[in-house]
Amino acid sequence: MVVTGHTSSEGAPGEGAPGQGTPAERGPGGETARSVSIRDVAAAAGVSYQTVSRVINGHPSVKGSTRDRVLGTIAELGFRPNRAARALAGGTAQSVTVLTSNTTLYGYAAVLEGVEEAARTADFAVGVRVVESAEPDAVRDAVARATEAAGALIVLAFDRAGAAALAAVPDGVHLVATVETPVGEAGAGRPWVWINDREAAVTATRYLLGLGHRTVHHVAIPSSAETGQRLAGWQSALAAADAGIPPAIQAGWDSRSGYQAGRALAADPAVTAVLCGNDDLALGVTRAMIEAGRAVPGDVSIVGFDDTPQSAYFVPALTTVRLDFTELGRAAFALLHERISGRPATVARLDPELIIRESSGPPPTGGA
Amino acid sequence: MVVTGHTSSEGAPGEGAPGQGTPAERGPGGETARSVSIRDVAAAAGVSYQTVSRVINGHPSVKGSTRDRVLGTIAELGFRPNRAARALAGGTAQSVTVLTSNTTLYGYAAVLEGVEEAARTADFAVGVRVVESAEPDAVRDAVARATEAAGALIVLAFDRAGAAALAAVPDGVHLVATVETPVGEAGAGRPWVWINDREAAVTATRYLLGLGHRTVHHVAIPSSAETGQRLAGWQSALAAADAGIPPAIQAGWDSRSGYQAGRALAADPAVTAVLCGNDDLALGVTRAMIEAGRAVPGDVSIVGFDDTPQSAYFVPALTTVRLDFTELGRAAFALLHERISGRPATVARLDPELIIRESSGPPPTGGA
DNA sequence: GCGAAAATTGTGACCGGTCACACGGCGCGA
DNA sequence: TCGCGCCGTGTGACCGGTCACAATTTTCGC
Repeated sequence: MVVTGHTSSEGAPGEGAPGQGTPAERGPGGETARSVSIRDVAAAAGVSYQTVSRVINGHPSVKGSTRDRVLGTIAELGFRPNRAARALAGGTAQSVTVLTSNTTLYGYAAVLEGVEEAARTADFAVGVRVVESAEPDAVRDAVARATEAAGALIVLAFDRAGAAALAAVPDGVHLVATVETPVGEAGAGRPWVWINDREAAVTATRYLLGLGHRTVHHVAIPSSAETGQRLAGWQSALAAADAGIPPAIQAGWDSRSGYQAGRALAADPAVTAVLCGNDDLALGVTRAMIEAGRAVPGDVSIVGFDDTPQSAYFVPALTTVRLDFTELGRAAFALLHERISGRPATVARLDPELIIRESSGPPPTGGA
Repeated sequence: MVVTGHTSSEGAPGEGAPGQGTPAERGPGGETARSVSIRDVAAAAGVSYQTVSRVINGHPSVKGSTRDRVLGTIAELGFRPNRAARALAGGTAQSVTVLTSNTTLYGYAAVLEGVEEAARTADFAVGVRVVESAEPDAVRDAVARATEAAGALIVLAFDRAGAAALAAVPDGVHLVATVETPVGEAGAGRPWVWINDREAAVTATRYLLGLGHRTVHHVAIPSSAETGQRLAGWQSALAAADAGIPPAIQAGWDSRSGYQAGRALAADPAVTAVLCGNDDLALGVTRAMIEAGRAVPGDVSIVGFDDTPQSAYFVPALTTVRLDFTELGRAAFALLHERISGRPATVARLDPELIIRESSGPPPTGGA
């Protein structure tokens, strides 16, 4: 029943055992061997190091027989090119690091997944660095580390910490940001990629209004700015429909925070529809409503945001707005790659989509 | 309503604007400046490059006045040390890459979070590389890329792809694995870190049996071996209690897969208790049960695994086994760091904990 | 069979740091 | 006053690749 850190017994098979052909000298104490370099390979294959370099880079002007011989030697010696050396000499690092305030929340994790996937197919290494907070020290440090680690940066600027980090990135660094809204000051003058959260919120709000609800309440996630885009969209849709605009409840990201908001909302019988800033919040709100004896969607309709993989299996299944964060990540990388390599990329367009499931419906007939 | 890749207008503020003091020459076309090196700083501060190196590394034998002058110049020129050069010259890369088959599933994401956190405080850069499958080509490629990118590796070997990757890591690479079970062949002879899933499964199964259930069914997640440790624990607890051992249902990781398994289970009235390989599966199973008209926990008790942040807010709230994956990630890094730096680390011990909530209870009285 | 173009291969310098070692100046005991 | 050790600093080589260019084959037309 424990997490155990355990070093398998010293001298165990496979650990520090002399490799079959690694040439570099080991210290007498059995230290780790120095890794095989192209010069080692060259010597063993009887060619120059440049030829080895050509072979590993697939350069065309190498005779077939030579190539085969070198390739054989490479396999035999277990040669692996050193990325640091390559980056240093070649100038181009072939790596991105993702700068974010979080790696586990659905949206962030999905963007990261998309970036990794795209980066992998482009043969880029990907790094991750989290910015713990929006405090200047934390931000400065994070940006410094991230920029020294890689040639390029993708900053997830959905929240305060991310936006602060984005603003702190020095010029001359290859950079793409994923932002809430392109007009924010943090994103000024820098290439970005986004999902139109605002429009998505408008759509969701209109949908609820169309169902007959007098108004829609909102439980908001933290944002990168004073008012988030989801909140702004909700407000504007309400205004456009001449519906009352109740105060938004500012929450965090997680279900616990949604639950607390939900308890407050459940106490108010006028609440018949709630738009939540994400699906986790929606889960918490739903639970609070049900605990308070208010049926979902019978008494209260609840709509989420993001369409996490779980939300279709909630009870009731959650009506939500699907946002393709993974694709957003891919797009961010594509844009970055384009700026680094000059090769233009096509960035997919994709629309948020309202997924209507069980948690929403018309307001109660006798209700508000 | 679109994801938009957009390069803010050329010549926009902040993009390629001449830095106030970057010395390196720009091409006439306004290309990006070469970055500032220690030699640039040295020249500007009137010292040798070695002195600059000493300053940035906090070497003690530098006169205070010199240090201040150099530090001033560094700030003025916006110098950032180049990690690649440092790794190349110093031998030690100060970076880990996490090799995993997935980055978004709760367990994996949490381990990654823990690794990142620990690595960050140790001033290590962290990379991520996913292994798409257990196929030899994919594995070989992933391992090759991962090892060339960094000096050290943490392999998440919970599943087939991860275990295959672990087995494929060449000797001489700093490595720690997170494994399902330390006796597996993949982990042989390599340092590892683990959570005792087996015991946790025993505990959960015993708990259900103790509630009065005749037996417990199991919906299994994919595993790194023939039979996973969670499954093995479940089996052994059943055997120890002389309960019948129904065939386990092999599922995937996600709620959809749990839902399918749940439908099958719901059709069998003898099923009164289900232990699920993770919380997502449990969510799907629960939904399937409820759809089939079987109350949870009235007719069927459901227990999950992992304690994801959402599971407390499910309806009904999920009984589950809490596993601290984040701590596991921290432990993995600590162990790795110890092996790299020689400095011994203390690895926390922590126990899986059964969290009893609403989804489990005694079997129906009139039932099986 | 010969010269030139094309195909291959090799050489030297360099990327931006670090290491090992050398060097000048100073305080101090003999 | 001299020699020694220490402090602070500078010099040269090197890490493992890449680039630009030179040198060496081949290939081929005539």
